[in-house]
Amino acid sequence: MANANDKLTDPLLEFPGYLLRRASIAVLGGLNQRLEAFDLRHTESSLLQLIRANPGIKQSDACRALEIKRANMVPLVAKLEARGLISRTPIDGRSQAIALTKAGRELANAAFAVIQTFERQLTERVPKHLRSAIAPILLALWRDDCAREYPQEASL
Amino acid sequence: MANANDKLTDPLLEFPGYLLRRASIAVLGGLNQRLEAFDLRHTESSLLQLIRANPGIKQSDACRALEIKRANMVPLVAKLEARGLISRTPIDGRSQAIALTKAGRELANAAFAVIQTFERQLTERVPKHLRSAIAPILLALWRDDCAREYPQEASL
DNA sequence: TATTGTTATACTCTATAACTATA
DNA sequence: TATAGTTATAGAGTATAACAATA
Repeated sequence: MANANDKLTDPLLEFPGYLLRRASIAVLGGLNQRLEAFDLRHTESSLLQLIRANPGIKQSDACRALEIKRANMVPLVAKLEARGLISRTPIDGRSQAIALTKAGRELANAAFAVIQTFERQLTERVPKHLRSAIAPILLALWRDDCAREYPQEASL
Repeated sequence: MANANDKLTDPLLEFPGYLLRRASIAVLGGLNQRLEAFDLRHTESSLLQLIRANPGIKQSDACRALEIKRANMVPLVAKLEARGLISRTPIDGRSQAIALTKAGRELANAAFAVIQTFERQLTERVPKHLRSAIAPILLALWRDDCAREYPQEASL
């Protein structure tokens, strides 16, 4: 049962970007597993949680917050609406306010508890003295990249 | 130009798992941008770098190292072979040894330099005193999850 | 003129099942 | 009997272009 992998040198393990990707895939997998109980994918779940915290949010604002393209938000919202989890109300002629239905609120509340537990366990995997560094590091890797890819516009 | 986003509360930002995902997407995007110069995607690039460090690696061992399913490795290898970047040599009746061609080595070397620069810049985004925590944190988030999803087998 | 929502479409990456051939 | 490579296929997530209606 000896494995030829023993001899492998993996230069990618030196790269934080690669570790970031592998960690993200592993963690997302674990989260999706737990969300199966609600028949939710992590993307659907994140939208539900955003609406839960911001009842009546505009669809376009949800797009910006989650960095999901308008075109991709359409089937996402349609699916949750078809399941009776969210409702849409016209704000004006073009904008829609999204809110949770009663069923959606119950599901989102239950999912939130599961997510909280999951995220707590995630944090606990990291040695205690490093935990306070998790968020600052991830924010630095994320946000600074955004700033580079989306250069500041004069109007902002 | 005031943005309604100002009022948004995003509960997801409290979750390390969500920050991990967003950071990963942003960083992968930046890497893919730089790899466009070589007409490579980050997955193709990671395979090339693995082969570069392990000439003659078996296709199945590459699958394990990169955690890519056998079935998904096939078109990946085929594409790089069609581009003349890698060559395959039968080891026995079923295994294939993969190595870089001359063109593949040149491309992989050039890409490696770009990746190194990218990863260095990535690290530099993180405040100095937190940099030593990057790898330990990401490894803890990644590997411990693996251990849970792939429980230890008796033979290992 | 810029924004919102929408449709259609394509690409990347991943996942599973089933098959052949070999160790 | 387990492994290596393959084929076919499906799904999630993301990307762009184009359009109508509205602010």
